[in-house]
Amino acid sequence: MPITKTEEFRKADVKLAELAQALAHPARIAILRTLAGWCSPNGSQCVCGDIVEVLPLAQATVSQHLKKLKDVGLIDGTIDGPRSCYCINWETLAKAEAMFGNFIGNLQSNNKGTT
Amino acid sequence: MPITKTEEFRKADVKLAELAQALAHPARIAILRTLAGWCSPNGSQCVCGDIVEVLPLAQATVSQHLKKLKDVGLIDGTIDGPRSCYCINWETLAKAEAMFGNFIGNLQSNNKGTT
DNA sequence: ATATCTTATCGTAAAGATACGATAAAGAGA
DNA sequence: TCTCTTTATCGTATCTTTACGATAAGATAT
Repeated sequence: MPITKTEEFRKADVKLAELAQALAHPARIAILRTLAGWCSPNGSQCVCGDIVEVLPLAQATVSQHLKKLKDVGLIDGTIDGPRSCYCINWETLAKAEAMFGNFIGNLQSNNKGTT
Repeated sequence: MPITKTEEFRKADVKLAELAQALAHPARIAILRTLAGWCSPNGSQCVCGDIVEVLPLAQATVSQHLKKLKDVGLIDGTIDGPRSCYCINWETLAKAEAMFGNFIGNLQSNNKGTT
């Protein structure tokens, strides 16, 4: 028995749901906030294992959360010697904001439009 | 062993994650879209079991999805005789949009602000 | 080469999510 | 009253998520 029937839904709906899923854990929200206050235009290094220190989670768990954010493209990762540095992908983030905003906007205008 | 340590995160982060979780399934996205195009200012009845006909899911499953949306306050339900009618809670939806927008906006301004 | 540090991945355990059939409860209609 | 309709809930199966310890892989330093 199938657990999710994503094939039967609109592509845009699936995409939006995937994005929402990526944000559906406080740790990942916190990771994004941490990265935003860290890796910056001035060239200061992106965080790597420092994220682990900020979160109340084990290193392995944080690594999993980072992977999930990376999989949807919300963050990028680069290797710097023995450590990994992560940065927010501002482009994807802006796209996510637009998607979400458009979705709600359409809900509202569709509603007003009904006769 | 704990599955989620939500107690250890910021309240706002947990709240945003809960909202995202509610949107993290294409069926629930589709439900919101359906409701928006249906229950309207002109007094036309909100949808009830018609949602089941729109979705590729069994009645019991749709009921579960509706419950999840209701639990976070994104929709309201009223009983009309033998059937249940659901409507979007526009207030909560607007709040959700604001929360999400503020979150991303803060990420961006925090980033610019770093020296 | 050896030891050390950092991080991703593996293995595992438990809770949650998703899906459905069956059933119960409650109103409407015969 | 009895039946039919409608929907929520129960029971159940299965996949996913979350979490952690242990380990592997890669770079650096001694």
